[in-house]
Amino acid sequence: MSSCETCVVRNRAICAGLDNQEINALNAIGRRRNVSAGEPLIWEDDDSLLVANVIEGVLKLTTSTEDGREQIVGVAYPSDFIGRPFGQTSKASVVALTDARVCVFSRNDFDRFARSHPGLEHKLLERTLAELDRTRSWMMLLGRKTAPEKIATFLLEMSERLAETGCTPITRGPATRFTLPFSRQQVADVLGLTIETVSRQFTKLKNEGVIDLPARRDVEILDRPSLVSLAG
Amino acid sequence: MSSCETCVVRNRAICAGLDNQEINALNAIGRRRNVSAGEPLIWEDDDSLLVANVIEGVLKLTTSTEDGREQIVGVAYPSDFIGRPFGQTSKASVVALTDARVCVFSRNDFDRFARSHPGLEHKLLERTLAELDRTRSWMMLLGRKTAPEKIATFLLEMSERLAETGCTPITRGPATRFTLPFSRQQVADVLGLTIETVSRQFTKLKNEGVIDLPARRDVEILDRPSLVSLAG
DNA sequence: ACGCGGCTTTGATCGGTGTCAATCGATCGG
DNA sequence: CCGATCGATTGACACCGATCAAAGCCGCGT
Repeated sequence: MSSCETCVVRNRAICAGLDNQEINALNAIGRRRNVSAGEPLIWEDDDSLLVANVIEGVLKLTTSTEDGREQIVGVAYPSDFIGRPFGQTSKASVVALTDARVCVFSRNDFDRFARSHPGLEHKLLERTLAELDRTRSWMMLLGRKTAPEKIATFLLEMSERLAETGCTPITRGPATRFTLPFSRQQVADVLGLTIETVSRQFTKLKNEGVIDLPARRDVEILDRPSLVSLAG
Repeated sequence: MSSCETCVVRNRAICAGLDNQEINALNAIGRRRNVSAGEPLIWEDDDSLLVANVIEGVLKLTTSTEDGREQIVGVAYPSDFIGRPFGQTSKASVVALTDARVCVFSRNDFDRFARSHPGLEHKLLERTLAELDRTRSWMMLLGRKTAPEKIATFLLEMSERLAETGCTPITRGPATRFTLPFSRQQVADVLGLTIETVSRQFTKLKNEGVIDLPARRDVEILDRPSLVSLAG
């Protein structure tokens, strides 16, 4: 298998600040890989051997307790980075939620490349800081919000993220209608709830006319202001 | 006020990878500042004007809802970074828990300096990645753990962090006796619980002989294995 | 010593969310 | 078309942790 030219080229975000020579060098160490929905890419506590850049699709980052409780600690969309550069082990499992295409690097190769290309490291730093901000605001949700607030916040977040990452046809502004890349159980794992509570809150919002649920994973936002005020 | 030489010199972590000339240059743009317990350093949603390096003391990073619920989303110990480089606004408030000394940089100065010193940016990246890992494992706690599990995890974390950051006299291995830099309410804000639940769980552990509580904020771990198994 | 105020502990009760179980509904293969 | 299967919904109930309220403890200033 040859190097994956389109991997890098398609992801402008990661390339900004790199010149052509650098892009070619990065190409040389990355390989494209397809991952189908449900397939794992990295296991929790594995030696951190892989780093990857998402080209297409959505993946979940999870941690679990021994007795099987799961928490989704992050969601990776196109152009996001996954894996743990400069670390010994990965603290989270990565599993594809939808069919996905990623550009995979061996961690050693990537680390070496990054250290000698400050432009790439800077980009990576900015992304990591932004991800940390998002993660922290999610802590607020997990620790202090009620189930209705969690659901409303989640729906608003999804309508923004799916639009801006090109996972829905509309690209300007938040989407009003979109397909969730999550099952009900996975929504529960994102919000720290049970599947039953998620289901009840969804149907409650539907009955109140705030949203519509045309299909299992489809959501249409009918009354965004209500949702915003419910989100708290 | 002159530049704060000791700010940088004392923090070996941030200096690794910088040569003397760079350290002097960084000195020139930073100022030492004392913050007393309870005093805020950065306000949530402020324009992100400050970046700082903790020299001594412990600070909390918090986000709040409009109706006053608070969640502590991070804790900064000596040598940790606070503030948001390369970002427009700070998403969290920073308030000192104990009297603290920090080395403050204007964000613009710091950003400019960092961009031209890859060694510093690399260090910052490693720290941010480590912080992201810690934050994610805290999400697991907030979303999926019960009150007893939260308390046990918290006590174990404190015994490790306070030892390794030099906030307790013992420096090798986790501390068995330490002074919390938190009030009961603040412990509740870290764990996503109420003050009453925290108090009840503490006294329960005391009655079971797992810990002792010699003073308001002092904890002695009597039976670490129990605590580990309770943490789940 | 005394009383005051803040933080903490303890008690009684309530409600939200989890748990367990049954039903429903859509998709798929025969 | 029909049953099998998997995910989602709905219902009944229990329990954990929140809420409200009172008392305790400790440090502090007078």
